[in-house]
Amino acid sequence: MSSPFRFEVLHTCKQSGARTGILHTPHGSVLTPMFMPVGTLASVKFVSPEELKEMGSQVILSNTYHLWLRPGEKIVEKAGGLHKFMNYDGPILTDSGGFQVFSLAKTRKIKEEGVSFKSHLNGDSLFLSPEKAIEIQNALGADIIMSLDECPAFPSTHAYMKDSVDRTTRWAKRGKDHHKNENQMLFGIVQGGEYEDLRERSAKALVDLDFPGYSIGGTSVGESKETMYKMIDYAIKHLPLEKPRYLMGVGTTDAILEGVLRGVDMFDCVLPTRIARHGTVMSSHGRINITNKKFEEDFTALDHECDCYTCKNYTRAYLRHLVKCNEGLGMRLLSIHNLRFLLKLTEEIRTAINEDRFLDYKNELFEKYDLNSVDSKGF
RNA sequence: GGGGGGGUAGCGAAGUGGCUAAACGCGGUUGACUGUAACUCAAUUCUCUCCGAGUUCGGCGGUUCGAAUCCGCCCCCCCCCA
Repeated sequence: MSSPFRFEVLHTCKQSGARTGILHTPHGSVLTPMFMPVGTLASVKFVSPEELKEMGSQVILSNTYHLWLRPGEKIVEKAGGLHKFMNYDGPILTDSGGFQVFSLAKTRKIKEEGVSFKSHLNGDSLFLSPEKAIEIQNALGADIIMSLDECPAFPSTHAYMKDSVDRTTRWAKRGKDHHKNENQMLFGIVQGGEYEDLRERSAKALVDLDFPGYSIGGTSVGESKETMYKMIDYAIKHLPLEKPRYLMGVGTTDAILEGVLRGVDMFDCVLPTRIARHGTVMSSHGRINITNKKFEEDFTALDHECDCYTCKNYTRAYLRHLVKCNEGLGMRLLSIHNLRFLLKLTEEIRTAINEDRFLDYKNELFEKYDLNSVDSKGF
């Protein structure tokens, strides 16, 4: 009996070397490159699973640390697993909680055995080990799960990063040894910061452990775009072509295009949904803040080139009004738009790759959005 | 008619002689947000400007070196009793 998972590279763009692929999971097959909406607490804020499917979303992310604390993985298990719990029958990916090691850094202590945390909810002392992270994810039941890693701050010294990378590798091995459920695909996470030798060291060590897929972590933590692109280059050239690559936490238009060019298959990011709740719209002409006064009497669609539910039915003036009044519907409609914007982007990327014109497509977008003038911020 | 309370920046509301162009909240404007402690956070919000200057705390007039703060008169609002 072979694994329910299989990744195939479908086409490699003759013009750019970027690739399309298909990843088969027990909950369906998904096309890459793809963008995965983030639903940390088993919910993409303000958007239902049905709506996500309808807009072309293929995989939903959720989070081990957060579900561990609330409602607790046992509850999710009793519910029949994450899919049943959240009423979503498509593929789910859970992050290991490694990012929380970074984002909740004030209250953590990293040791060889694992990470001591203080709960951000009530201050409880918690301990997360690589094995525990796997156990929780086994109970949650996502299709794709992550090794517990350390996501070091940027910048970190070479010496610190080397220790960290080696520990993350040891954690990856421990997690892999502990993982018994073959209906879940466990990824290793490449770290190493901006150091080429450490990215290589990390990637090679993880490849030796033979994971079915590889993540690139430690990006979008304050480094420049150029540095991030180098981090991808340093890592990806040591990863096997036949395995999926997942660039964690990256979700601006320009970075997705650059990542795809470098061979990345999967992206996720809270950015589209978070900035939507705060009034920022990703559009075919760049980011706009819908709360700006200039939209007060703008009765046109958010983005004329968008085919999303929001753009088909609502005006900028109305959306501005909703967001300014703190209406949930406003956050919802902008979230739907921003997600569809990135999902549509990845659809177009796949088409362009399959037609061997990804480079042209990418250049057209960069020109259209004038990304060069705003690349410090990204799109 | 009698008694009481009050009028502070767009709104609400502190402040009761100098450290006050005036706390704080709301509203307004702008910005940030990248494996979500995030319906969050930051800046700005009398006028003109580059430091800086000029007008303010119902109105007018006083006291004082100095007043939103003390005194006098006037205007307006609210509550209670007749």
